[in-house]
Amino acid sequence: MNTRQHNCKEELQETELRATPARIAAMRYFEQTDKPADVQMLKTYLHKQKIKADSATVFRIVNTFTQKGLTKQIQLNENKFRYELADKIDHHHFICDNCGTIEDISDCNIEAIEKEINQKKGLLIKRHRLEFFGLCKSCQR
Amino acid sequence: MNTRQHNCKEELQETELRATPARIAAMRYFEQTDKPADVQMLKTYLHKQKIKADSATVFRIVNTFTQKGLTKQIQLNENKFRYELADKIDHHHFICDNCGTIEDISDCNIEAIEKEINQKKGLLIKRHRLEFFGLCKSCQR
DNA sequence: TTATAGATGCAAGCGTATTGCATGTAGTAT
DNA sequence: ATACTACATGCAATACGCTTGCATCTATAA
Ligand SMILES: [Mn+2]
Ligand SMILES: [Mn+2]
Ligand SMILES: [Zn+2]
Ligand SMILES: [Zn+2]
Repeated sequence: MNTRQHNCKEELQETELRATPARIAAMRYFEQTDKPADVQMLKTYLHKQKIKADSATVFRIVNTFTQKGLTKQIQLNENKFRYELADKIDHHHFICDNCGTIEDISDCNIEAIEKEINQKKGLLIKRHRLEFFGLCKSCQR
Repeated sequence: MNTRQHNCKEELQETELRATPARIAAMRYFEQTDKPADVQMLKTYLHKQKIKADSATVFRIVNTFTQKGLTKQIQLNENKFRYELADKIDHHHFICDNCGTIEDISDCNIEAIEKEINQKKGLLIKRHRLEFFGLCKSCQR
């Protein structure tokens, strides 16, 4: 058992979730990448790790993780959800129209905008979602 | 034929789309509200207008409208798409966690953020999506 | 009025996501 | 180490959003 896996197991136990092979591997997947994964991607990864999890199980895993606050569910203009670790600092995504690559975007000062909206309209803003679309560096050539 | 309907018909003809009853009524729907509609809502509205359009037809209508630039497709963290008029000035949405009401949000200075991202990361940003979630004025009580 | 490109209805089908139930297993008590 | 039990999983059925093929219908223009 490597360190990373050990960390994953601990993290699961802290949330009162049983550390099953599929869940441990799923956690490891999320910790190894900054690309939000959909259920199919996660299932494929598990399969490569010799863990044959049913799609229903993978859906249950991401729903449970999200409900426990381990991951968060995001939407990138597709008819499916993606998931990524929730413990990252608040950030957004850039998606390339051409190659589909996803890049994290941090340090957007949305709080200022939210404060302004609250003052103008009286809305209590708790969360936001912001995505950018366009061409990545290599696809601009 | 009232003025509004007449406008809708003209708008359709300008885009080389045939002005069928379902399309005219759909245009009228979009012009009468600022709440983004999903296919089911649109279908229900048409039905109330004595126009019984099949779901497939409504899906085709919103796809065609969007393709012709009359409407735009948006996603509000649901596993379905919504549609609204495209000719409004660029704006975003606030969705109440409690009652689901949707409010338009304008005058967000995202361009400044986009310019900063372009300079820092070299990404060419063409569009963005921004939604806020929280509690509307009446649900805060 | 007729001809025809295009729109619709219907049914089949696809992909994502959920759920009920029987079985399997992680965590715990013995 | 063993047995127990609550929880997790596999499997199949199901729901739902959305698309598509094809026959039929119709808005538009000749
Ligand atoms: Mn990310
Ligand atoms: Mn709007
Ligand atoms: Zn690219
Ligand atoms: Zn509300």
